[in-house]
Amino acid sequence: MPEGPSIVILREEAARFKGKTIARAEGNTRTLDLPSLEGAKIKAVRSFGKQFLIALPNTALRIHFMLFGSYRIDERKASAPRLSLQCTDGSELNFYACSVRQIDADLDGAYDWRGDVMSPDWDPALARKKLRAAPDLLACDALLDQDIFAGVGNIIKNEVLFRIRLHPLARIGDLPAPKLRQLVEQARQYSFDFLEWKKQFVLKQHWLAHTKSTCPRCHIPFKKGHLGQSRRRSFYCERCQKRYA
DNA sequence: TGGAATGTTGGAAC
DNA sequence: CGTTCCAACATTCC
Repeated sequence: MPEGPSIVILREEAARFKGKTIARAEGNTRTLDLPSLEGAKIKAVRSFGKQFLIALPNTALRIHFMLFGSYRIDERKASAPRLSLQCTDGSELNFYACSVRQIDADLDGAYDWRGDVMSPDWDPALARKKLRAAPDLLACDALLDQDIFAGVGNIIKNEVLFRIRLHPLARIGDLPAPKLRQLVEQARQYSFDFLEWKKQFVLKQHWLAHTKSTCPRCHIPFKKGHLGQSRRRSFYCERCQKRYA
């Protein structure tokens, strides 16, 4: 659910809610004044990185699914929704176990879409510039940095590092320019591969590194560790993923 | 079945 | 006051 491509799928599934009017807003969210949403017309359904955005006339709703969040469209789960938006035509958007926030209605002022790996506005040169400004950052932390690669999560991190043969503990400042360029290119490319595979329900079978125990190139055991500042799981091959140090 | 995980926030501690 | 660390949140799967 949580990584950028999954949010793009949600955005596509929810696109038909644009123009609908909220008849009733319910849920156990404590960060929203639900009655004030009733009568509002959905102006747009957008996404930024791992965030799902619903633009309303005077405000916008930001849904972040964290680790456990989920959603249902025109269906309900057994558990209580964090937020349920029921439209005048009977269709509904239901969100569970997620973080909900109301934000500035001017989404284009609030977000810089050049930093979203899934966005048509993605700017690889800007990402390279941000990376060059952080030479001490480790590759595993760089990919998870939402200010550089909004939408990239831990699965994409592990797969990109394996794909470009880069060690998770490689220091950004040590990377040769072509490797830095490849890191930025593949952060986006893998995210789109992820999107297609997820749509076809074949994402997991394409994982080469994430949760794997053996390197498919070298056939030696993967190293595992909670690396970098993020302490997120890394699966990597000491033989074919280089550190450049 | 207990523990860990596709993640982020906010407050304590230093 | 800035930085870092850690608990909290809450669901599913192995």
